Amino acid sequence: MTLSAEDRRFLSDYDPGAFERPSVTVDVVCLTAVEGSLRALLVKRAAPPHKGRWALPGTFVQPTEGLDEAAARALADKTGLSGVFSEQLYTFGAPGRDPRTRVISVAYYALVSAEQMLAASAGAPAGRLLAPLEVPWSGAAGGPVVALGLRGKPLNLAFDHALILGAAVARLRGKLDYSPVGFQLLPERFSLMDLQRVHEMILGEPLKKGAFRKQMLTSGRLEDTGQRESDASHRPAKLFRFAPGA
Amino acid sequence: MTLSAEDRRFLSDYDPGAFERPSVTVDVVCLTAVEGSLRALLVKRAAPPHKGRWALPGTFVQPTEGLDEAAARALADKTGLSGVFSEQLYTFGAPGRDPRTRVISVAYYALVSAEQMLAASAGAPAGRLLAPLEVPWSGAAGGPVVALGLRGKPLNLAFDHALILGAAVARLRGKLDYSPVGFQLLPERFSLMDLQRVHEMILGEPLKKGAFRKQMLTSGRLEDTGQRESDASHRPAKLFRFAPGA
DNA sequence: TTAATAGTGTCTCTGAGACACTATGTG
DNA sequence: CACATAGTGTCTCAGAGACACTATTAA
Repeated sequence: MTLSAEDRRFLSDYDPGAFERPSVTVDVVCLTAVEGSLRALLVKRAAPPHKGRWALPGTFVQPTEGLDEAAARALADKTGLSGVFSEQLYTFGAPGRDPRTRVISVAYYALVSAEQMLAASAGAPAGRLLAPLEVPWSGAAGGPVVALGLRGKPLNLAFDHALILGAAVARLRGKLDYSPVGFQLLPERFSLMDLQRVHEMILGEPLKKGAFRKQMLTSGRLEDTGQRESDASHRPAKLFRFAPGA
Repeated sequence: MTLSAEDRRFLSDYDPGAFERPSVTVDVVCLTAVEGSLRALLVKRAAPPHKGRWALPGTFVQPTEGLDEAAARALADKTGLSGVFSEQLYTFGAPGRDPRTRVISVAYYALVSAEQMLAASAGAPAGRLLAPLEVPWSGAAGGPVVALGLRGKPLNLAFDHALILGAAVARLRGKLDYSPVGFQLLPERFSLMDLQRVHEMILGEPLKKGAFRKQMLTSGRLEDTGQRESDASHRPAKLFRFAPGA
């Protein structure tokens, strides 16, 4: 972007502190599919406000980094994971959503396979939780989502984070059938049943086997690896791979 | 959201100026459909940076207002319009997108009928333009969009605003067939041909009449008003209304 | 009558869904 | 063999699309 001589003169006098400015954070909804349920990574707040409550991992945006970059950093700080699928979700900026001061949060969501997630949690310090989600609405209606604690008890999340979780689930449901988001929650090789279970977790409803297989196989997004399951006590399933060409 | 005693103690000592904070603006893509083309409202920048260039109407977010509210205010300031359909689009925050300082912009798009737009432009001061858009990609691929000036010359927009326009067009195309966005660009009563022309402008490609009519009439989103066109030199078309029930 | 656009009817073809069937591994 | 899950074949039905036809106004 070229600047005029006038622009340069103006900039040399510009005082960025002249207007009151909000704080800007990114918050990341890191989703994974484990043990039959869709789960989100939460961290226990170690400092006020809402100290001790569960919240989405997040961070303040640094002056020299982009938003995507800040989201990746927030995720890496909590999990060590990088190169993960991640996308901007929505920006939450209601005055009063943070009791400290005006905080505008650019929310992201990230999709991680169970393997990656478990590896990252290996020597996990306390204060992190993979909370199963309970979605009290169907379709892409939207609204807050309930995260469950260790004994299945609903958690009272910090800030408006239940709403951000809801936006992530709604987005995921919306993108499921025209975009390859489902594969992001699976390891490189997977069976069609694995894929179906992931879709069912996301949508929160059972799907018909025949129809699902036909859809997936004709979508052109699957590539047969030639391999099969090895540890089954029944007919082993073919293993597929996501075909990036489509 | 309840606060603990510890939170209250913490907040009384909190210094919001301790971290460097970006500026936050909203920019609004105000779209309308006039004379066969999809157009966006642009304003001529009266001050540096990029003084004299065309840009999207925008404003800094005030400490006490929500983001939606700020977007509505930015639009009202430039057009006098209120109560217009408007939705958050995407947040643009690349460092360096504004030469002044770090500026994060929450982009919105708004849809306005030609009538509303022309009424608002009635005693329009100079420095505003309804620029036709030229979309150099098909489908929802995305990328920058070219806005055309008075003699059809491509404009060199300020900041990353060509990219924001592109995001708005991509979103609109994506939502067109599962959401009532098309109606927002039309007056209260309209013919099916009017609606088809709007869809064609948005998609940038011609549609088949038969299929389009069937789709719309079976969608349940149209209500027959019982009225017909009055000023046509041929068979007058039925006038429909958007049925909010669906 | 013609011109011009509104609006309809019909045909075909594809794709979704239901559902029952066959295949192939383990114990 | 039984059992469990993988994977296929077939039928029906609804909807998309192509396209030609009829309808209704003004001039």
